[in-house]
Amino acid sequence: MNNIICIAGPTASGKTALAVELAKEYNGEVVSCDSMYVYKRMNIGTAKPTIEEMDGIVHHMIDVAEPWEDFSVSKYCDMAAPIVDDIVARGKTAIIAGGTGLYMDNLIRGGDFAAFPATGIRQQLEEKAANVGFEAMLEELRSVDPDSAARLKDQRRVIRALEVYYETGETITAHNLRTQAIPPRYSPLWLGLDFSDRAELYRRIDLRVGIMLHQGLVEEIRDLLKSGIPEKCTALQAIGYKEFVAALKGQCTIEEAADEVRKASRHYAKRQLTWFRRNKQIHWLTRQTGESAGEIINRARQVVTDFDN
RNA sequence: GCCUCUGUAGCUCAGUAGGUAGAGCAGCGGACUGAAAAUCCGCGUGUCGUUGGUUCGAUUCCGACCGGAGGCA
Repeated sequence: MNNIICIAGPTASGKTALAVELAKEYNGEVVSCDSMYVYKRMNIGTAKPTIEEMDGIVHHMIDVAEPWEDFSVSKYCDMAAPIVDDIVARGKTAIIAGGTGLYMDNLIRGGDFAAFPATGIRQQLEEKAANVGFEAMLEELRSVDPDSAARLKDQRRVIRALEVYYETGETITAHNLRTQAIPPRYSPLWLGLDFSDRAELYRRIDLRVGIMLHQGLVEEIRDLLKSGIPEKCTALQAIGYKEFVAALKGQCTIEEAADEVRKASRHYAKRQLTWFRRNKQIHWLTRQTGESAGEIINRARQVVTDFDN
């Protein structure tokens, strides 16, 4: 029996339900791998599983940060890896489920991240970028790390690459090569959820947004703002939050915001699929039109069984 | 019934002083290693409403017809 199972897939594809079913079947605990489930008091808009949905299964990495905190991949891995180790040590199955590909890949791969000391270099680079512009920053990177300069095309990553170099003396290219050479820390069974008809996924997303509103998403956001959370913090950049924050400020109507949320969620689902498609270890459970959730769970069981033999 | 405007990509619309057309959004593909629900890159053929006419050539000009909007009666 493989003791670690990863469940990947886009938003609204049914990861939560599948994780719980497999946990029941294989004596498992769920380790959430979702960059927004970590925040407390953000429940409706993140579609965080409810107590009922968890159905008695232990879930980890949910509600582990305050919404105003700066969370990150490395924090996630630092917290989640010991939990996975512990689950396995207790003879149970760790079911890592979620849609944040960056977090999931790094949790599985292990290895460290380039240093990120609070020396203020990042801030300096950001200020500089605001003054001299993207091209100049790219030129600066080109002079120290031509490989990443040729590869990167957005400012955020160019700044990060420069930061790593100035902080550590090692280029991010060298760092990546070095860390990718070490063998992954886990060898999970990978499952992926997708739909043969993309439109069906989008319909589920649309439906889910409507349900969120019905459940009181706007109230949830109002409470978050009332508690003094700065509206530009990372947590409130989440889809389903930033749009309604704008509506609450009178910049658009609730209906317009809801349309934006549906649109942003579709785009997001697409990006998730792009990320996960690259992972050739994933056993895709592609749901055909008319196929039920139960049938997908049966197919997942089959994959797990085949994998063990 | 008459008059005016209008019909171009899935949607909203540009445009061609006649040489078969292009933006935004949607959609699709991709990147990604300490913000990732973030950030960034790439992809535009469609009976130019239908049908006659003029023309070497019509989506473009003219007529008729069929939709749509408004106005007058």
